[in-house]
Amino acid sequence: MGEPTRLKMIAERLNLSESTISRALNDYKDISAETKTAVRKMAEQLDYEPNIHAKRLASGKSETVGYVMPIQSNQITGQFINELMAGIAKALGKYGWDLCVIAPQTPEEEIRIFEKIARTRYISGLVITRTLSDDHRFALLKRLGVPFVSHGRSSDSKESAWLDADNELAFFEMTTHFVKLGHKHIAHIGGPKDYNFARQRKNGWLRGLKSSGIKVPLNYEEITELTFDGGKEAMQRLLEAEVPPSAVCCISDVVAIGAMQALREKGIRPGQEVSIIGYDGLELGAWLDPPLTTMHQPLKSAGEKLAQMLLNIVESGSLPLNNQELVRASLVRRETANAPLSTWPPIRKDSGKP
Amino acid sequence: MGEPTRLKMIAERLNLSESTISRALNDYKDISAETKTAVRKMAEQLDYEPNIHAKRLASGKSETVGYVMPIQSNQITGQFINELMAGIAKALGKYGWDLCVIAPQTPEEEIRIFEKIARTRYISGLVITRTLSDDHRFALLKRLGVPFVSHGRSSDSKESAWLDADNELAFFEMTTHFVKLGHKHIAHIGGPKDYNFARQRKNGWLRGLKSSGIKVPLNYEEITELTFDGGKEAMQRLLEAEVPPSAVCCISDVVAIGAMQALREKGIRPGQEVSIIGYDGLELGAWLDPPLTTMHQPLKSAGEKLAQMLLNIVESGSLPLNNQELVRASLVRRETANAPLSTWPPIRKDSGKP
DNA sequence: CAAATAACCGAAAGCGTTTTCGGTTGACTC
DNA sequence: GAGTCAACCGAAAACGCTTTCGGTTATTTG
Repeated sequence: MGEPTRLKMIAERLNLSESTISRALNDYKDISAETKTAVRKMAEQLDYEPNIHAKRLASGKSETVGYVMPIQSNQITGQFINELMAGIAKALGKYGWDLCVIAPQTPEEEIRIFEKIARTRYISGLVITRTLSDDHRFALLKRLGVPFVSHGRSSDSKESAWLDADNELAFFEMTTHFVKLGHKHIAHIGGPKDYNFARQRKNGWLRGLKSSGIKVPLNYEEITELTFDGGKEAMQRLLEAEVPPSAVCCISDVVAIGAMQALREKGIRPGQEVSIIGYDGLELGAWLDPPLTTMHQPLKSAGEKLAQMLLNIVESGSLPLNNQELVRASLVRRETANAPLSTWPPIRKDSGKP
Repeated sequence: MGEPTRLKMIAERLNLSESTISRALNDYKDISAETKTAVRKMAEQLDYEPNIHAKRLASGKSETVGYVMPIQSNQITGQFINELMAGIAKALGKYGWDLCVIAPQTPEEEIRIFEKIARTRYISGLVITRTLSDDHRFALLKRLGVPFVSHGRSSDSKESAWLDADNELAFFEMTTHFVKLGHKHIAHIGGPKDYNFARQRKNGWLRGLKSSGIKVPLNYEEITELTFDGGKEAMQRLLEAEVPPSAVCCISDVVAIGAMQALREKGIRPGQEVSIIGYDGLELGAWLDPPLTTMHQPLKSAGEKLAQMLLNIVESGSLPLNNQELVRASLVRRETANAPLSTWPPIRKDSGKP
């Protein structure tokens, strides 16, 4: 209650000048060890917290990072964003930095906000997510000179800082997992090529097939929107193939859930005739019948890493391209990925050759 | 690019003093209309943005509201939080205010953070969600004198500001919806009494039964954790009732999904033998088979309203208790709530009387 | 032992606003 | 025509910190 502690009070209590207190607390090297400890002790005792506005004004640093919310969070991107934000906020908090939410309503507004940030510098750096394969934000932020880190890569991210799942590896492992279970007819439901991760995941699937010496027909690759309906329709098309697949690598859990629905509607049992693996590790996948096997990447620690990267860049002058990291996703074994049935796919004389 | 515009530059351009510019921009009444327009025009022209740190230091206002993230977002609270935050950020942005994320890791840390906020005042006000029936945060924040608004009520929220769904009404309407469809055996899967909304929803169900002259056995009320498994187990218990229900009002979508699973495992079809309505309006409910009927409340506009309330209180000195609002949830008709079958519940001579 | 060098601290000038307090005009009263 | 009162504006003091620049001691150096 009452007046908060100020630098001045500590100075008076210790018979020192304000500037000495300031430098002591900021660990300047021209302050003796004894006074430093004395100052720190007194500051602790008086519950001192620096006035951030004064601090930021005087130092010219804002100590604030902005998180750009995806413009239309149409997907169940929900939990994803929350955990990431919690991780970022946690890591920043250790350094007294703040995390501010930026919620542009339109792409145009997003650009205006970025320009304003560049002009005013009231945000030290940005975290962006939901990156596209060809994402204009990378070039824009680079041009504006706004420090940023992204969750996810892009065609423009060669020199920028990012943290991303190793999508290629994940889908390689997903595919070889199917192979180990005995599958030979392994399809892929992918996403629009606009999304960088869509391309990477497709490549992982292809490499998995190749390294196992498996060949599949061209129409084993489906491309769809990242929605329930998209997955459902893609699966319907896959089932019309001459030799329908016995295993499907789905680009996301939501798509996988749609695919499962398509199977059920044809009387085909997910995890029996046709095995399915999704991606995202959504909790709700466990609530399905049968529970969806998927791949999961740690999100909260990802947030913390992103924050650390941004701090490196803004504070320590670390180069963005020295802050790039690939994280490995792990398989979450539930019940939709099993060995193939001997009765599926329906055998014909020309099976398996594209 | 280059130096940002300062008050000083505008003053020089117009041959006025800095203080005049400041007051002109802040619409002081001792500035003539002509100079005001001249100043505004020049400010616009020079892309002037006030230095928020200087502004906040000088004015002693921080113009920042904090959003307290739920400590453990164990549920699919995901989309919920995101939309709310986006709404808050949007509304605050109009006034130049910021939204800061506060992510305490433990309840103890939450208290420490609140105390720090009270001490330093670097956060003008807080938004809290996931309120409990008996939530210590209300008393704490009131005692600390930190302005706040909550999404959801509590036993302590008589005099505080809040926005909440009319849970009672929603479950009343849910129940009478079942009645209109012809149901007489309407059960309720509720949540722990710690949650205020759990009590309200239960009361709505009871009122719905009463106003329709329907009596149900005592064991038609189940209490469970707000999880998939909780819903599943509760439904299993309901099915063991002497006369199993033909309709179930579920406290949340997640619980409803668990209940559906319990039905399927017994060979009972959701929406046929037993109708189900959930609550939350989760998108994923539409992906189920059959799609879950539920109730939905607008979230983004809720965020905007919460922000507006906080602004009222902090800026205009509006009393918290004058900022309370109940919003009505609406039914999302999907496929799990239909007329009862004549073959269900299995008729016995002592049916329907508790 | 003078001179150079650390080591340590205080003074003071900012940082860019807001806001109070006078002061200067001109118009208006009686 | 002296006094009153608006209407408008400038001066200047905050707000609480950072950071540079000297200056004073104590310590080392040649």
